[in-house]
Amino acid sequence: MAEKVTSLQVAQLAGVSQSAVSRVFTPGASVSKKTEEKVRKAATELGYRPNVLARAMVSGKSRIIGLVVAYLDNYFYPEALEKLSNELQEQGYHVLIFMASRTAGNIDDVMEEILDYQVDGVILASVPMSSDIATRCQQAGVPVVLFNRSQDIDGITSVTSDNYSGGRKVAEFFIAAGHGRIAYIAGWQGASTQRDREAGFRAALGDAGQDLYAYEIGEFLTENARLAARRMFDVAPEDRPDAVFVANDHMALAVMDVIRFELGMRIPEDVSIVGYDDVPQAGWLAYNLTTIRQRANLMVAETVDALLDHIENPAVAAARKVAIDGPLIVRTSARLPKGWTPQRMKT
Amino acid sequence: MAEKVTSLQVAQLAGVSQSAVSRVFTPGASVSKKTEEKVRKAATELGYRPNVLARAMVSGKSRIIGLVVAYLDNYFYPEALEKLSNELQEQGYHVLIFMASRTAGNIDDVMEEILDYQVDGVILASVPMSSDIATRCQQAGVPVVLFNRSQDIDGITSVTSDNYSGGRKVAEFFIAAGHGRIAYIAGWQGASTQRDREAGFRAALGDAGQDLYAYEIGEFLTENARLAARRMFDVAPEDRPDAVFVANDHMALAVMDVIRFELGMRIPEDVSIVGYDDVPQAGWLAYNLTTIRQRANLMVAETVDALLDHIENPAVAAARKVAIDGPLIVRTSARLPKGWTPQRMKT
DNA sequence: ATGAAAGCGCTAACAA
DNA sequence: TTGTTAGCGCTTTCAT
Repeated sequence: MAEKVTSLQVAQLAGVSQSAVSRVFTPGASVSKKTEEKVRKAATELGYRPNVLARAMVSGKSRIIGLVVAYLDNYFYPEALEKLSNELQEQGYHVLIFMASRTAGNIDDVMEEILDYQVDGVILASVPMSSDIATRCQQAGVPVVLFNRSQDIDGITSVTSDNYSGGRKVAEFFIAAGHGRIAYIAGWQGASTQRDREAGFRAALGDAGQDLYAYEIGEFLTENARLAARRMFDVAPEDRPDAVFVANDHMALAVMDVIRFELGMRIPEDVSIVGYDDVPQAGWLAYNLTTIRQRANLMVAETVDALLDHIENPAVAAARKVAIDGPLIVRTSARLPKGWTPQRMKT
Repeated sequence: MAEKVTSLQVAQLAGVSQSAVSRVFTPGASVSKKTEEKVRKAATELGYRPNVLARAMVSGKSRIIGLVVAYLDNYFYPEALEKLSNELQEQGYHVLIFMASRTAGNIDDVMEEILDYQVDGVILASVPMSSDIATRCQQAGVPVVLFNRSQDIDGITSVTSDNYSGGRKVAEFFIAAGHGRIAYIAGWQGASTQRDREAGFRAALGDAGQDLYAYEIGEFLTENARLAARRMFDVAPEDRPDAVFVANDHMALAVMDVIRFELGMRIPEDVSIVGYDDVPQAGWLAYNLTTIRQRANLMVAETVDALLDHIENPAVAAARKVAIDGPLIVRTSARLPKGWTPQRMKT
């Protein structure tokens, strides 16, 4: 079991000062070719690598990003997490992960723990903003960006899809297809994503002179989505909605199960279903769910870009509110307006 | 933006020495009630929290666990990741995550980076062991445990499900149901999970006097699984397999899509499909996949337990090879043997 | 029980 | 370009 090897040991072996070793491992420091050579040789011989923690202490930069994630069971998040982690790794940062889920206690405690690690920045992915954690970070001087959540408070950077516009698109699509009993199954009311999707949806419905035909709340939880669907369809067959916008795919897939396998209805012949996110499962042929795509790649890129901007230019960097437009991916879970054809399916 | 507050500042405000402050925040140190009170008061007033990194430097314990994960698109992993992270958080550790995916370069580089953070331990989740990373950690004196992978090398702790026994169960189930043309779609050959599942499956088939009727390789990738399925069924209808064991659910679900929607065959009337893992999607009614359950909770508990054991008793702790038996979850994607009934489905 | 002092492994002035 | 020196914020002897 090799013992921990320090820069001092390398220095001694190489016959130089300890700071010379430090310089060799500091990009852009001034070292002569000769010294560099000697040091590198000694370093590899001993298997030396700089201690990131020690470096962090003195430099004040840990190159650690705290990532707080609420749910991993909505399949949008594993995808996003993977991309975030990869992108940050490429930039020389690493991700310290914090689950803000059920088991973990108070989110505020989690935040304190994060800050204890002297993270250079924090990404909050779909974290309920009940108590304003983000503000707490700002106070500590740690840059934050909200991923897939927005906040009315100014001065906080957030990256989302354009949920309002997405909601509108779904309503317009339903109306173009001639639907007349259009319903909505909502996500968790505390989420800006939920509120914006609903607002856009209702607005476009209103523009067409329609009103919401039925409304239930699923809270972004599959089980509650099932219950919501059962309540919504527990009426005489002719009084059932003929089109339902479900606030995310995660719920929409569960709703499709209820409709097809419990109620024995056909999709889209009896009822059209549209979701939101375009998670991989939405493209699975047994569901083939029409949905609004959240462009995860773009969202991640914007998130990382904004965060690094704040880290590197603490004074200058202005808060951004990014909302990325996403296309309606037309599959077969919703009736097509005249003249539309399903887009090529991801195989 | 509150500046960083140090133990020294707290000490001054409280009128005690800096070490007194340290003691207050060190569980089990000897401090008088009075001092503790004064210190805590000053600390909350200033919003002081100990700097974990500084503590790590002097104590040599970072309370960081490096977690290397390969795929997050196999839904077994997000689940496991969430549980691992939660459990470790409860034990006062935090997870530094490393994606060993396609984009990230060499895994060995990733390992070096991990060790640079002076992690107290490492969990390798489904990481290809091509170059023996685990050994590399051992050398550095960092405890490792392999999650959902095993290694023949002694002295390395691993936690898996009992893949061999799982493979056997599937074969026995097919045979009990009277299948006579039994096929297998394999995962990535470098994975011990794949090899063990196949070995158990073949062995039980052999015990019943049968041989594998068809064999293709899907490498644990959905796209390759689809190709494998197409190749496997590209024969005269009467020559097609009547039962297929697919090495994990992730692939099995894709295979079901090919069989039902491309080939127009019925499941389980024309062909039985069984998977492995019991990911959440396997229970979705549009698939309702019969599968071997990996007991994620148990696997995680064992993993954390073993890792902490190694961390806390570096000398004593013996390497463990844990293989957790998992039940066959009988749903409707495979023909039932006489007298069997489907188990209650997770709703 | 408490304070003083040493030092974890490193970077960053400052001299030379 | 290089070495010397002073810390980063904390824990931990060692005295008292």
